[in-house]
Amino acid sequence: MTVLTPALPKTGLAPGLQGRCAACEIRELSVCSALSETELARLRSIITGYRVEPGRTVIEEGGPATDLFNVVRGTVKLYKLLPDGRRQVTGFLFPGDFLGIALNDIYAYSAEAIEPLELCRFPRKKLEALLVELPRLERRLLGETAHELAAAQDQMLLLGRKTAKERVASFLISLSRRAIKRRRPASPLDIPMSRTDMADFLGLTTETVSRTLTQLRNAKLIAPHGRKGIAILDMNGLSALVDGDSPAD
Amino acid sequence: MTVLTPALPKTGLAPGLQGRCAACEIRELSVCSALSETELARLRSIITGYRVEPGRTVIEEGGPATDLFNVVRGTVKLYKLLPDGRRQVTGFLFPGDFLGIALNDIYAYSAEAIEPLELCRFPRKKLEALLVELPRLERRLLGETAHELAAAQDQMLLLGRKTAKERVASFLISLSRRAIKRRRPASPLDIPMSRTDMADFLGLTTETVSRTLTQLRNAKLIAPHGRKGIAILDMNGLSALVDGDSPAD
DNA sequence: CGACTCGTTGACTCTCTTCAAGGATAGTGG
DNA sequence: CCACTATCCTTGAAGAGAGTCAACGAGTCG
Repeated sequence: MTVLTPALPKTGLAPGLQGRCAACEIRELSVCSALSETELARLRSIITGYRVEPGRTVIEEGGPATDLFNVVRGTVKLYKLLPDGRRQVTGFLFPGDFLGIALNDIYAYSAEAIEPLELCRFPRKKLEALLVELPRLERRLLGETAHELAAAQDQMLLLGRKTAKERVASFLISLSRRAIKRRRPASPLDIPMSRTDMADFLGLTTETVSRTLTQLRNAKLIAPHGRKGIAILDMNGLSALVDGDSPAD
Repeated sequence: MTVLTPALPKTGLAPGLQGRCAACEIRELSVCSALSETELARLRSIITGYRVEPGRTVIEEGGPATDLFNVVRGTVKLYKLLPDGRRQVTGFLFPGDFLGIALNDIYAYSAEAIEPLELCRFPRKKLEALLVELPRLERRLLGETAHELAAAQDQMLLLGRKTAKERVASFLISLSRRAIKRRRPASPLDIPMSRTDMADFLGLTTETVSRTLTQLRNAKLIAPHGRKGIAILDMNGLSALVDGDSPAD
């Protein structure tokens, strides 16, 4: 289990991002969209760039919550562990998403890079001090947290009451929706995470996820697309599986 | 399915609570604790009291998010439904807890009174206007939301990865912790919710909940206490069943 | 090339659900 | 005060959906 990745270069911002929020690709997706140019300048002053290799830990459950992050590039999985190793992935983060909101001064979950990751890092103390000056940022942070809460509640419904097929279908639809948000095509979906990650997110096993995807493929609802991609052939059919309608085996 | 309980008296604050936040029993538990006397006066000006009978709906999923509430007395269950009626209870609220944080202008879940309920109601528009003047209140709201998010993540771990016995034990321990917070005894627990509510919260069936409680009783970990109460005979034993259950509360 | 990881598939198992019935408690009305 | 009913809780037996265990193919990397 890797600790706060001290081995990684905390060097500086990614090239093309160095102190240039104005040119930031995901700016309008992120908390930064709440700010004017001048406010952004204040925020920029406390930001450092951060890169994390796939498989490395960004933050660790139980560790001191020293920083908050904005995902600029790559994918992150958030998860919690039971002592015996059982894992629950509580979410996946994509560019524009916010990471590190903590209750006390302790992170409540771990975060690990799935793809090569670029982050904007905000030292927590400095950011909190800045919040006093930037009420719009604080409001946006509240909105971001409320959004995560809503997603968590949807996931509770999924984990508590949906069948395996409904879970997998819900997941694909959710990925599709988030792709659209990031101005990516809704259909040839990138699936950056492993079957294990998907299973740990959906409360299933890798075998069940695999079998269920096969079912959906046989039902002509989806099709493999390249190495790690999935094409959605019938979005209506997929949605029907989730809306609690009578399932077509 | 009841709508915003128009039949109920929106008359005024409960006796002994009429415009008297200073004497409010749950003040130090609630968002109000973030405020000084003078700030509280501002807040009080927008509050109206609200009472709801058991079984009646306070807010409804998909309905316009016009108000926020503070629970003064009683118990609330929050839940989401699937079209075919499957239900997931996403949480229970006790005195001091906050209700109604919404993302858009739409409630993301329903809330129903389990016990006779007393609420402080804040019109959303007015409260938002007030937030500008009361940054400490906004901060507290953010904290409250982050707290709910942490609880939701714990619940995801429970729903996705814990066994029936672990779920029930976790639930009892959680109830016990929250009782302590409200300065109530940790052991003879009040269980205001039905088996159905517990089951819908834990992602189980009433039968499984019942059987599991019987197991715990046979193992001398718990004992029935009065009509709807449960005494925890062996907290360590219970905790051992769920070791790795994160505190959160 | 051989070792490794990852994903898929098959056969069997098991936990929890489903279906069914009985018991306890409270509220109602005669 | 006592049926009578309705609701909730408990218990039992049988069944199903997902898990476990195991094997194999495909891609990857040293």
